[in-house]
Amino acid sequence: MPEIHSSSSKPRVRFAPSPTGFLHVGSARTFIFNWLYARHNGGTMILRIDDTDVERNTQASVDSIFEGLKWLGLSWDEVYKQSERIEWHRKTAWAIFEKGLAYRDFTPAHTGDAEKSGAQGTWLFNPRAREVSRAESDRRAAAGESFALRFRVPREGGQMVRFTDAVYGEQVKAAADIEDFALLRSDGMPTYHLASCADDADLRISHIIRGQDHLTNTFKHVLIFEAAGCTPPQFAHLPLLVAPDGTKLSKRRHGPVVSVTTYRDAGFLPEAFINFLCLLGWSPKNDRENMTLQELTDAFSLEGINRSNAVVNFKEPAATLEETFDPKAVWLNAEHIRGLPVEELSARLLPIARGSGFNVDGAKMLRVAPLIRERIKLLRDVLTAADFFFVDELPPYDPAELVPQKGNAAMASKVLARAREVLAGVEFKHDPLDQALRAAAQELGVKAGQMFQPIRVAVCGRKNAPPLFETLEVLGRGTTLKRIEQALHKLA
RNA sequence: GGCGCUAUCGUCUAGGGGUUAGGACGGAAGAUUCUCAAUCUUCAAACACGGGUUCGAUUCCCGUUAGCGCUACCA
Repeated sequence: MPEIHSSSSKPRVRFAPSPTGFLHVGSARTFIFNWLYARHNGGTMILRIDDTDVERNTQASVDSIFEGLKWLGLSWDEVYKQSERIEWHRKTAWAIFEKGLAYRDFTPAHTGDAEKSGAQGTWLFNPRAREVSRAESDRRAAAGESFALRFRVPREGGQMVRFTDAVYGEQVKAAADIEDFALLRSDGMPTYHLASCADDADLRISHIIRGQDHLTNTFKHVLIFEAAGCTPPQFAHLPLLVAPDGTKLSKRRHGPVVSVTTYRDAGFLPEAFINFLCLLGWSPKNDRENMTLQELTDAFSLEGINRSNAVVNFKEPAATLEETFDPKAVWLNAEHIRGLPVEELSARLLPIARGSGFNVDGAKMLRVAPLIRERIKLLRDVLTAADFFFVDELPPYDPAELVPQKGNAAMASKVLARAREVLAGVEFKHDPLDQALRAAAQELGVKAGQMFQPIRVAVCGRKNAPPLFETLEVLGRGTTLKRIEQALHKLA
């Protein structure tokens, strides 16, 4: 007899999003933790679309979830859709009913959000519905009366429901405090609780790793597993991700920051984004922060998961793209960018620059990438950090920028005029440029900085730019001379 | 309201009966430098509150407070 949940067997975990919106960062983290657990232990990662709520599910949402997961680049081994497994859910529900552990409730469904306030309107069970005899229940059902199927939660004898959570420890709750929750709706569709448990059992899920918002639901799930004659899987609940104001992240309140695609579009590297999310609610406990996927996989364990909610520290009214995100996420992204080989960075930058209308090819980007690698935090920064490499004509800039520190317009003109002569003859390589320009500065009696600044502004159109000689090398003699000429005109 | 969970610098966190309570981001200052970055150094910054237990609690227990979650024929 093979033991299904023997400790030696490989874990089977699942990520079960419900397609009612885009892929949320919280969901993404849940997916990542499941994935890490599966890969760390050589287990199986299952993707299950929990689409039993026909009212709210949309194909657009399914598409956007796949889009987000695709960007993350983490694979899964099996996929299921709950809407294709409804017969199994019903079968499970009726088996529970046949054991006397569920009953038909003929009370009409609550119309709307009367109980939204939460304060009152709660009921644990309805004795009138619960105590209808089986014979009468069968008769009314046969007569076509509609009903929901409810779980008959044991309320006598002070029975306790318990389970051990890998993160939150021993959990105990009085069965009497659990309401008679629904298994089947009056339209015959399974509820989340039923469908989820029936599938977890059937798919032989060994570990359920999900958000802490399900911690108290787990008591109901334990009841279902037991009623269905199954051993409940292991549970591990994750602390929630919250906004700076402490409230749960939501699209309505917090906008696009909660969508995975926002990070993608802003120029996050998926590996950096994953790294960031892992550090929210989990710690390797050795002060490591900048980690590769492999390092995360090796280090991951359920023991490292925290119990308190983590704040995603973004600014509510963000002035810049960068401010939209948690500073740590941005820093981590910059770290990952710096760690990328130039070829790879270049390949990731190219489509962004081209997509924005710049005329660049791979060869050019390969030369530009090392110059901006330490100066960009988001891939999109290539547009503002390297634009002058890609355009024919520099956008207009203030000629006053050409004036060096402790200098004046006359000095700028003098420097530029001399640079034009020097650069016409020197070889466009770092060392010769360095030597020639420094010699020119000495000749002119100006400091090196006073020599370089006017040239930098002339060729880049701004003061802040990559190192001058490397920049000139990439720009080439033609462009350099042309831009110096234009600068001289501005000064005149 | 009921039930449950949580509480270390602004944020993410390490730690744990006796520590100068550690790291990181962000902030400040400095070094370096052709600007900007990167890099390096330094600084400021925390155990929610009240009771216990104990020779000694930030750590263990209880309570308070606060936050969050669940309390749907949503998931």
